[in-house]
Amino acid sequence: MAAKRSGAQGKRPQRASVSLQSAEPPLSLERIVATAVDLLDAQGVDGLTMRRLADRLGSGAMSLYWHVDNKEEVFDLALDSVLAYRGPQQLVETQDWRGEVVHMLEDWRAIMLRHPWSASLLPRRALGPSILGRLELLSKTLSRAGVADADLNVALWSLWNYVMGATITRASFDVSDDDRAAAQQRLTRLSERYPTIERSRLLLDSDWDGAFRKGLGFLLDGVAPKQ
Amino acid sequence: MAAKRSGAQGKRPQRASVSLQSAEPPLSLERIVATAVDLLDAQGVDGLTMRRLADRLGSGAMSLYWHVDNKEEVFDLALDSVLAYRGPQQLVETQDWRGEVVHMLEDWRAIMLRHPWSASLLPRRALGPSILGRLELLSKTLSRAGVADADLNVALWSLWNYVMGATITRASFDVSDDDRAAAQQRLTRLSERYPTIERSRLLLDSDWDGAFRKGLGFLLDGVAPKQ
DNA sequence: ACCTGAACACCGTTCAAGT
DNA sequence: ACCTGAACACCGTTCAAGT
Repeated sequence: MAAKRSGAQGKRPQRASVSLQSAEPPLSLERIVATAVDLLDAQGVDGLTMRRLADRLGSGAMSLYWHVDNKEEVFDLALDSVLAYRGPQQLVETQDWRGEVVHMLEDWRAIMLRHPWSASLLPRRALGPSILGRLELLSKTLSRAGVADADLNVALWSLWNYVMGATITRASFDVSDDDRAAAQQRLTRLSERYPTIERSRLLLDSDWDGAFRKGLGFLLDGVAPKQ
Repeated sequence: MAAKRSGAQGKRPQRASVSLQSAEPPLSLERIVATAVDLLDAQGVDGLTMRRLADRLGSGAMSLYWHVDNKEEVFDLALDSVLAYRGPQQLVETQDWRGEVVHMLEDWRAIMLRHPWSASLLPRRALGPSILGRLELLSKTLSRAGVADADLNVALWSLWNYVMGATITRASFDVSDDDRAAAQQRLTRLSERYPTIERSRLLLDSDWDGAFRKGLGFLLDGVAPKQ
């Protein structure tokens, strides 16, 4: 009936038998968050359920609520844990601000694509420390590159918008690869109505990485301080 | 207990009494979709429930399933109905391709902001006729402006990404206006960690429309055919 | 301090049945 | 052809209770 779980144990974790090697470590915020990320990676946003999460942790469903206020908080914490920036925290003194910015944004995008649920979650929720850290670093880099204070927010939001849009789109298209082919088929059938995008095979053109870099380049041309 | 419904009738629509003026028109796809849009506008994505939708339509919950396969289809139809393009379908012959593109994209964005649930829904679902029509028109305009076929997809996806990112972000920030102020407050308290974005008051800078237009300008500079 | 089960008020959807 | 209620297998969360 339910989707079969190919994994280890059955429905009821065998906690009654004490001394076997199944002794689960005690619940903790860290374990909860880490397991939530695993579950999200495996099952997507809709797959994360308080009951399922508790199951994976070998605990009762309600035990979670001692560590966490509600499901929203689980999402916030999982998101922030995934977005943590593992690059150099202070800036290396470099002349190549463009290279740095591209690197930061590609890293950000790559991480979100590795956890395809994360991108679409990010805009709806409060900005956690991880993402604020990334924005701060980006902002500092642009500022040092000579972008005027008055232009900083426009630059930052433009880049943010572009990265988020690209990543959300890419992540969803990834999920529905067949759908995409089917859509292009349907499109071909309707080629009198949509001749231009049919001809360019818009829905099948899959050099996402190249397109991302190129569009980002355009944006950086505009953002660059005019000397 | 439940959120109070300030509207007209109570829980059970009075369909037993026949000849009163409450005679609901029969169910139809159009009525279902239109009511779904209303409900989404009023309550957001999570507010759309098959049961609530049926309630608004004065029908039993299961009646919907004769007209519609499942809830997903309701989302698809509501989205496509909202995104319908009401501008001139064939191109006016004009020299000002930039103006046309800006107009199309601002119209697209404005419509999504008028239905704040729509933007975040769009990337996940199959592209319906409305959005394909918009892409076709945009593509045709760029093509006529002289963008080479080989560059068309990159241009289209760059613009798409930017518009989607900007609109999704804007729509979510709109919802949580207080949260945003709270976030900026929290940020001020942490100003040693995030000095740059604190100083620029990134989270409070609300000239969204101006920022959108400016970033779009950057992108169009890059997309423009080099003569 | 930490964990639990029963219970409540919801969901989407199947199915067999009504007109 | 169109609509319905009962029922199933789920949800998130409250609460009173256990250790």
